[in-house]
Amino acid sequence: MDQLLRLLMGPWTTYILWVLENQGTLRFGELKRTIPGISSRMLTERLRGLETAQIVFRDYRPTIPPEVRYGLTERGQELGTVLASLNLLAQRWFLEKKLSNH
Amino acid sequence: MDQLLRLLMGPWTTYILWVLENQGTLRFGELKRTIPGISSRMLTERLRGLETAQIVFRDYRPTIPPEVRYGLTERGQELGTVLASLNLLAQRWFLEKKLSNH
DNA sequence: TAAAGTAGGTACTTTAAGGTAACCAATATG
DNA sequence: CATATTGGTTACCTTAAAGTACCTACTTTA
Repeated sequence: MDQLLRLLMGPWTTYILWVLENQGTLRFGELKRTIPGISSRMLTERLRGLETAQIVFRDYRPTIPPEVRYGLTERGQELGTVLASLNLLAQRWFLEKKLSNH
Repeated sequence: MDQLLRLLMGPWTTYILWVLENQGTLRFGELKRTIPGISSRMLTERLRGLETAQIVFRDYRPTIPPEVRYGLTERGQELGTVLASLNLLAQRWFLEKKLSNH
C-alpha cells in the first residue's frame, strides 16, 4: 500500500485520475490543456508511473502526427471507487471544519 | 482530498497509523521504538500533521519527566476502514503480479 | 516559406524534504 | 555530583524531486 500511496501522492496524480474518470480517455494534448499549469515533463512522468501500475492504459498510434490516447484501466476504475470514498470523508471533514469555524 | 493524500503520503505516516490502530494509544517513546529507523524529528512532524487533521489525538501530561500519549480519534478510525479497502486492492494487485510472473 | 500541431525527450537549475546530531528542562536515581 | 529519562526543538547538510526552457521529426495549412 505504501507503494500505491507513493504513486498517488505526487502533485498532479490525483488530478490526472480525476480528469480521466470524468472525461473518459483523452489524448496527451487534451489532457495537458485540461490540467492548467502542468508541464509536458511532469504529465509524461506521472502517466508512465500510472501506466506501469496498470492504472492507466496508453494507446499509441504511429500516424503523423502521432496520436496517443490515455484512459483508465479496470484497476483504474476500482481505484476510482476507493478514492471516491476517501474523497467523501475529506469533504465531510472539510464541511465540519467550516461549520465549527461558523 | 489532495490535502488528505498529501498528508498520508509522507514516509512513515501510514506506518504510524497502522501501529496506532493495532497497538492502541502509545507514548511517544513507545511509538518511536515500535517504528525502527524513524527519527524524533520525523515522528514529531508526522504526528503534528495528523493531529492538525484531527486524525490523531495528543494527550500531554506535564509530569516530570513528561508523558505524552498518542491515539486514533474517531476520524482516525474512519480513515482506517478506507485505508483497509485501499490496502485490500494493493494486496490483490500485488498477488496478481506475482501470479503473472509465475 | 514560415508557422502550427503532435508527443514527448534532454539538460540545467532550483527548491523542498528528509536525515543527522546536538541540545534543552527538571527530576529521580545511584 | 553525575547520569539517565522524557518529549521534543534547532541548526545544518544532503539528496531527490519538481520546474524551466529548449529540442526533435514530420506534415498540413496559411
